Amino acid sequence: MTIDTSGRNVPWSPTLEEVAALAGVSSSTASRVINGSPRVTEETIARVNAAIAKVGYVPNRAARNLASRRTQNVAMVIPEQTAEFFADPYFAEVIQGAAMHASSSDYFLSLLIESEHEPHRTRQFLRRGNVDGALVLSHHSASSSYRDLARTLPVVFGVRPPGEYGDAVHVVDVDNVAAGALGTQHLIDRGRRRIATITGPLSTSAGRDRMQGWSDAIAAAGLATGAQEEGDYTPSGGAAAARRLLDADGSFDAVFIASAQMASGALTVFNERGLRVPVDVAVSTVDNNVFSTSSTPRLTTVDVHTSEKGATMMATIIRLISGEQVPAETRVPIDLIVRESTVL
Amino acid sequence: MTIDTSGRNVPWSPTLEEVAALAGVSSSTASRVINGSPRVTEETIARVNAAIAKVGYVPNRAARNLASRRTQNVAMVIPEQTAEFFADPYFAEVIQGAAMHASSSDYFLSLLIESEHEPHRTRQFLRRGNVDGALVLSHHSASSSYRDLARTLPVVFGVRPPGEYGDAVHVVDVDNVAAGALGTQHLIDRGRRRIATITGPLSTSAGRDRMQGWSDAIAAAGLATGAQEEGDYTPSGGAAAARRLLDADGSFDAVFIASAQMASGALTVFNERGLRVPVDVAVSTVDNNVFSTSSTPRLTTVDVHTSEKGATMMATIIRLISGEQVPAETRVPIDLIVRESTVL
DNA sequence: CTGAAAGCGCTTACAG
DNA sequence: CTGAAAGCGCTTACAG
Repeated sequence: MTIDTSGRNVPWSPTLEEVAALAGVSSSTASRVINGSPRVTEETIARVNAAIAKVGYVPNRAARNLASRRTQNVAMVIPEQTAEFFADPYFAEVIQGAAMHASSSDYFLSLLIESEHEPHRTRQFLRRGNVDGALVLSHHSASSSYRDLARTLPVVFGVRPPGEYGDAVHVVDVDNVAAGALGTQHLIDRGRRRIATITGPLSTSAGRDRMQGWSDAIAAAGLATGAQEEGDYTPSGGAAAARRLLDADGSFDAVFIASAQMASGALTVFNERGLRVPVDVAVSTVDNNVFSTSSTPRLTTVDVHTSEKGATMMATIIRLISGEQVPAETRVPIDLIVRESTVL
Repeated sequence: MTIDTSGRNVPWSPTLEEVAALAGVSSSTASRVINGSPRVTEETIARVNAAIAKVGYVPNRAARNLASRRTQNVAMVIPEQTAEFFADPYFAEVIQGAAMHASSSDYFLSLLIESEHEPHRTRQFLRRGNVDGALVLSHHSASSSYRDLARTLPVVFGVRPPGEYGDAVHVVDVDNVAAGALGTQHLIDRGRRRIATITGPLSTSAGRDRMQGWSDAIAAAGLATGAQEEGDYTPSGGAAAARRLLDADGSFDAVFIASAQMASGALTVFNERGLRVPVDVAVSTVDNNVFSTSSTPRLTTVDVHTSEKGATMMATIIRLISGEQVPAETRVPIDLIVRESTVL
């Protein structure tokens, strides 16, 4: 092995000075070219770029960070609700989208797990200049403590934090009311008239908003409000809610289920009880992932473009870090994908 | 907003010099205390630590990195097979484990997505001193190109890369042969005699090893080799393999399925064909995640402690970076979890 | 055990 | 448009 056992990396890399010498300019000028300063001659730019290409120069990140007082680091803050968090492909997709975008930019995306015992430590870490910005992903109100952080550090939320705030908070999210309405309207369009719902946790804004969309669509169609049961975004939670729905009433011909994971659990219950999907009960849901494509039947769903959401969060924080004006709210588009759970 | 629109973070933070002044020592000595140098008086240590606590000092990472020529950054390299990669909770769990460990250490875990078009760019990036080490997660032979990287940068593999190599390659993984044997032996212990298998992709070592374990256990018990079909770790791939298994023969009373995702697809098929699990067919699998706990029936499985694997990878790379001697191979423990798919 | 000094490799006012 | 110079905040031989 040629790994330096002192523990330091010693990758050979030319320095800015060498590049500058080769190009016949000062390192100040070479630096300007690298950082895209406007006031440099075309010719100088060409000479420096040629030198860079020739020696394969790559700037030293630490030196650059120290001099410029930036870190080129963005943290994705993740709550430590271990199991629940990563069992849901939703979060993995957001992270993936953000990581993809980071890889094509000049930024690093670091994963920061927030300890439940010392959440204060995480915020302190963020405030101490370790990162240029933070992406906050949390369904719960813990994120409210990040509103304060947003006053001293660029922060982008993946979920609208609870409470009051002005333009100081930047959010990237889908319109969950619209998502709920879209999934429900499709059931109405397929001729269903008694439409129940299995909601997400009503302690979350996404849970409440999707339910609102369901209820809005039903009201707009002049139908009677259907039954509702609350789930927790897991398959077993969806199964339990489906059982309660059937035990309480059972006179519905369709269900809008607020997540594909819950829908997969509900399908199991409908199957156990001898209900045919979509003949007896049509099912529409939200999330286009393995749970909606691997179920039997496959699920009609509102695609909320989760990976794109992650990419947009990253793009937004970069703009914020650069000092650009960014709208307080960015909407990720939604689409309906029709499959066998509503149409044979 | 008090965000500096120049784009720079200006978090107030005391400097080392201020800490040193407060403690009545030089910044050299303060630095030694912070870095745990052995040759400092107990009393000096106490004074410096008191000063640190008093002003809430946190070292500037960039300065430290520049001076010490380290980055405190570890990259998790992820292949860009987008959908497939993140649909599998396995990967998310590994990442989570690594991120947890990083958060409790002094290191950052960055996610680096390797572009399919320019994999060379990723390796170049890694070689140029942007990180102190890399964690490579790939089921496929693309990882072979990282064997070269491992000669100049500490690298830990989550899967044994193909080909020949000596101690220059560090791997953290479960013993997949043992995992296959454990899952299969349990079926034998439950009195099953005709045991089929649905394997992972045989292009991967994990796929081949788990199959080997299945075959070893059967041979050791003096039973006849059962039928086998290859899957791709997805539910639909598992379902397709189950269909082929039933169509070809169907005379098995148990199946060892190499992943819980595939098992969930297979259960659907058994159900369609009117086979009762575990009465007609007992099923054991690998991975203790939502796919094994949310299925009907719930799945007996070999827990391969995936999150712990991620944490161990991170711990290992840190030791490697520190210049410690680390065994070429670290085994993650496995356990059998018995559920209703093999026992009523 | 401790300090003065040099240096890590860049960026950025300040002049010109 | 370009260069000389200072400085970012640490670490680390080198002396003592």
